[in-house]
Amino acid sequence: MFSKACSYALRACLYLAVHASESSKIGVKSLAAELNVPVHFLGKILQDLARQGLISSVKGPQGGFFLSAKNLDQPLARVVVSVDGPAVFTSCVLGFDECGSANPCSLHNQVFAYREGLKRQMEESTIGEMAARVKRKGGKI
Amino acid sequence: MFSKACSYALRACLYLAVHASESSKIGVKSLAAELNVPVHFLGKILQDLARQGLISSVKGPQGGFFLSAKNLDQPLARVVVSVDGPAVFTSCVLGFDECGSANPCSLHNQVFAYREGLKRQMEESTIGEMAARVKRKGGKI
DNA sequence: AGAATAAAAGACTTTTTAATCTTCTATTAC
DNA sequence: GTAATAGAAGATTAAAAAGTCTTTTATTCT
Repeated sequence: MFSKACSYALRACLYLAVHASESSKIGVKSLAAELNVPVHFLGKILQDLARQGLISSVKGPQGGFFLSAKNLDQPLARVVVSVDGPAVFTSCVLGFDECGSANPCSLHNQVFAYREGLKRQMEESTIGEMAARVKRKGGKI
Repeated sequence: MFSKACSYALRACLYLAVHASESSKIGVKSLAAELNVPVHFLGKILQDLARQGLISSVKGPQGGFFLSAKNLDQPLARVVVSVDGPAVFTSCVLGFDECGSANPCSLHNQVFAYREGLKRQMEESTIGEMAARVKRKGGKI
């Protein structure tokens, strides 16, 4: 479905949204330990996300990662697209470059609705909203 | 979504279902040319499918690949699972090994319905049915 | 039987993704 | 201003997926 990098990115964002704040940042090392993912690989992913403006970071002592109000307001889809590229939600199941309702592949109509539903779902829920839901109802991060 | 091998497998099955028969088999070489995919890679995939009993093959002159009545009656999902493994339709978006309604990840409920819909769709349509639809309504293979 | 055909099988190479390791730079605290 | 901290950046390695190449085996036709 998504690449490992993308899953790690989503988990990191959700974890930061739930557990970090500007006044209580989290470093890669402890974040990687919490999520149980490779430290340096996570580091690279976080740096990409920071460059995209999807998460915030501060260097030096007491530094680390956290999500600003603006970060929290970004849709999950932006994280996914930022890591796996814009094709994740739209690429053809049979691998055709051009596949849409105009010139569909033979499985397009069978698959389209579900893909589109997933896409919209992730475009319409923000990191902050999901984090709030996790706080209320739980769910593994 | 699916691996390239899996897309090639689906396309090969559909193409054979539409254009081949026991009395008019198609060889890897021409099949690869028709689908515009690498010959030897396709060959390996077809051999796997044949071993799984999802397609039929005959060696020697006038030999090649085709789908028996039994082959045509297999669901698309079997091809997908045979190539990409049983986890394709069920693996957790966040990468957790154990993720289900009992012990869900934080995105499980957002994603489950769509994944499940896609899975059922592919479990309920057979190669033969899809091929018949292509013959009636068209669609790229 | 022998030659030609075409799939089966397996070794091998390339590319992509995942993961690691090292060095550099910015920030804070003293 | 110096030392410690922690992210940024880049080079490097490992594993998996994709693709290639060669040899073997089964089948058919003459």
